[in-house]
Amino acid sequence: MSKSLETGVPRGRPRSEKARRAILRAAGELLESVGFAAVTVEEIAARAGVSKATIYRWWPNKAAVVTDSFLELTSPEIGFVDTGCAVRDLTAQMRGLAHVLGGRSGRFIAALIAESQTDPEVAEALREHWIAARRAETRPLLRRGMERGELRGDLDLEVAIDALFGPIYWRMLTGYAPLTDDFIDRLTDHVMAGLRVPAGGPGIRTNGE
Amino acid sequence: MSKSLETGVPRGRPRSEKARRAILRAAGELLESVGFAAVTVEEIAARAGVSKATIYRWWPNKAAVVTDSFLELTSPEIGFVDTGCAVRDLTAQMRGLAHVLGGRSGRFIAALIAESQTDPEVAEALREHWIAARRAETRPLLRRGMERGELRGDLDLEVAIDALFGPIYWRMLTGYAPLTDDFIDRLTDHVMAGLRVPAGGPGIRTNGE
Amino acid sequence: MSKSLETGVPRGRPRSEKARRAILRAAGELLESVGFAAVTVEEIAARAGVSKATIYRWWPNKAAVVTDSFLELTSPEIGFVDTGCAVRDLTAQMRGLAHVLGGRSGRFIAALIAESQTDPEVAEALREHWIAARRAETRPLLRRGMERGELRGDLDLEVAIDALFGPIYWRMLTGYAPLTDDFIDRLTDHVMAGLRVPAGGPGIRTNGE
Amino acid sequence: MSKSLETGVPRGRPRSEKARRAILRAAGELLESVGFAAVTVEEIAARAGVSKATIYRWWPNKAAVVTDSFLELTSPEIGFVDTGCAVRDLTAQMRGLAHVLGGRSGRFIAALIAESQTDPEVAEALREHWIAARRAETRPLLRRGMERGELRGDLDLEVAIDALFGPIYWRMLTGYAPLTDDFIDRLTDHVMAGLRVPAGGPGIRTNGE
DNA sequence: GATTAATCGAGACGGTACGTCATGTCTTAGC
DNA sequence: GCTAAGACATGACGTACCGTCTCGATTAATC
Repeated sequence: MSKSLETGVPRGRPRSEKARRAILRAAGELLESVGFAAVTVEEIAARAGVSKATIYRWWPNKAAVVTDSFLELTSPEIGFVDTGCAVRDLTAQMRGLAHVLGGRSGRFIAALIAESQTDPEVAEALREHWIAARRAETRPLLRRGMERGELRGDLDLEVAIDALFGPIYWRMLTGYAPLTDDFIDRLTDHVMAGLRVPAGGPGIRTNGE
Repeated sequence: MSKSLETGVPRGRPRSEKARRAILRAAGELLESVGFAAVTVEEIAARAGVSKATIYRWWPNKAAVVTDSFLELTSPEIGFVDTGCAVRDLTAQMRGLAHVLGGRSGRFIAALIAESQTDPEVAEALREHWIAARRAETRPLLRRGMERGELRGDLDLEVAIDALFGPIYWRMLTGYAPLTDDFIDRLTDHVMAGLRVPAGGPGIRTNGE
Repeated sequence: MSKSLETGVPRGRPRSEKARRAILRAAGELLESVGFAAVTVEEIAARAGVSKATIYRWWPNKAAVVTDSFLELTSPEIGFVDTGCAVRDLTAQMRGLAHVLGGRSGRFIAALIAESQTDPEVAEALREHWIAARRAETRPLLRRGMERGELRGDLDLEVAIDALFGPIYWRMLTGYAPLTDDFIDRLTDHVMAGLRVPAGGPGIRTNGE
Repeated sequence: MSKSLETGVPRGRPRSEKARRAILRAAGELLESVGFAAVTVEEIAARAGVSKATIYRWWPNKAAVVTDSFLELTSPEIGFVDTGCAVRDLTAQMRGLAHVLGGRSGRFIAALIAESQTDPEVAEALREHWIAARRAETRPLLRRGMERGELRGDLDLEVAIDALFGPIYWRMLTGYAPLTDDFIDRLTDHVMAGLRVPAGGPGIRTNGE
């Protein structure tokens, strides 16, 4: 998001890496403590011991700094695991996400999603660096499940990911109900098994309840 | 000191209903065209041919006006239908929502969700007047499906609703992928049937494990 | 210099006379104490207990406020007198000016002259409200002197005024030499010896040296 | 630490005379075209194809560069002439000055006078290099006139110079009236009539007193 | 019909943050 | 040791909204 002139040989005084880091750290702290709307470039500059001009030299506006700050601070978070059971692995991943969203990153992401409704660059950054990354972590699990025969062979991976993770983000954003482990478990259960009475084997449930 | 002493009969010039409507309409138009952050009370007043004081006399701040504007303009519910098939009815409802979210109300709701991340009153209004209303429309469908044996008898209604509708909102908010009818159909299919290979039916797992 | 819409009936909250005066007083104090270049709108606002917006609502920029401040504070200053002797009256007026220029108004006027080199509006205000006013005070004295036969009958009033007062301003601006009473006296003497009808009767010096 | 240790042989890359000239030329052009206040070091550097650091290495601030630029470009003195008539010579000199002040140097000098109200160094440079030089050109003319008996023997040279030239600068600075040749002639006439030994022609005061 | 009281429009007010700009200092690499 | 390039801290600029506040003018219901 920050500028880069790509001019072969760099001329002049090089950009201060120290300042850059101080700015991103300050922006992150502020976002966390007061929320996006209340973050101020003036305050970021003050906290980072940096001039406003330096911030505006490298980022076009507040949203860009804050977004960069987020991307900088949230890289390798939710790991893979392979317990041999896709459902268990997916549940673990979903719990992991719910946990992250419940913590400091949650406020961060909620704020960015909010901002992304107005600012296309934030939206793009969010999609590219957060959403795409998370989805990329889930696809292998689903594929593995399909290969092993745990999951339906005709799955649409993207739709499946939406079905599993969409509800989690939705709850975070609306606060309609809490993001408890119990919720995650029920969600996994419902989506994995399906809401419908299984079409499956004749005789199994044909006789009603 | 209170605006209305509740003495039965109001005295003085009554509130201008015309002004009220003009304000809400102007707020709605603005929100739609420029997004929440860019809406200004000054502009609402100008468009509505109304003074700022009149706005602030009746609403505490920008968010309240815009929220009211939304509530005023989104009474028309997405009706029920009962075709006898719960899945079909739910799909219809989901398609209906997707259609609404794709239109002007979509921008409206997205803006309010964004604002609600910061403003608890907007969050509350949104939950109460939009989210609760939508969920209330879905519950009977699910119950009917359970009673008829189309849907699992042990459904957690709230989780089911999240599973069905959460992904739709999530896509709208992130723009990760479009809200097409095809997506709705696949989503319904995946959630209704479940992602997992059914425990039941013979033949499906012919190769054993 | 400040705005005036001249819209017959005034609407809305009337301009705060108190704020206006506080601004002009603050601007004047500042100009006096730190000089034009160091005057800051921010500081004027702070001193006057007024918001910057209020200043910019009524004046287009710093120069305008300071100029207005000057005009406000320097109206009726150097009086007329008629002692019966034009030379004496003019000398008194010149001493008066020299005295004023040596005091707080001197810094003020020097600053405005400086600013007027760049800002045409300041130049105009200065010409209209200071220079024209001063010249208007001198013309009657010169005319009186002409009528009484103390001064040459073919005087060009404007040139005479320039000849008498130009050197005073010039010394103030360059600081080349001090504005003492002695200087004024010598200046009057030198210039008057020419403005005055020559004492020399015919024959007095006709024969040269 | 001092820039030149005076150790006889200078070490390192010598100062670029080309850069120096380019800077002064650029400064002069800028001052002329936009006025002192609008001149920026940044722009000087850009025009001169020079870095800001180079400017600040050799001049303490903007005023110094501009002043130097002026001094560099205004060496060509306004020569003397001796026609045998002091009045004629002085008039020629005054016309010469008026002409100079009406041209590019006029803007230059006006800008420096303006700046000198705030910056003592500019004031000093102006006095030393411009004002003193001009006065030095006039004194011999006045002395010659006194010796020849054209001018009063008791002249105060400094006051006389102020009386002759002060009005010219004053008109230039205020723009109260134009610096025409006609003005110069009338000014000379008015002031000379007093500086000069009265011709005391017969008939002038025919009516006696 | 006059009085009363709350509304309305207009728009000025103190504040706060914005994003821009110029200053004068500094840091680097290259000549 | 000088140079060009350009990043840096500082601090004022002028703008835009915020939410509050006076005004004089409306507008009904009550007297």
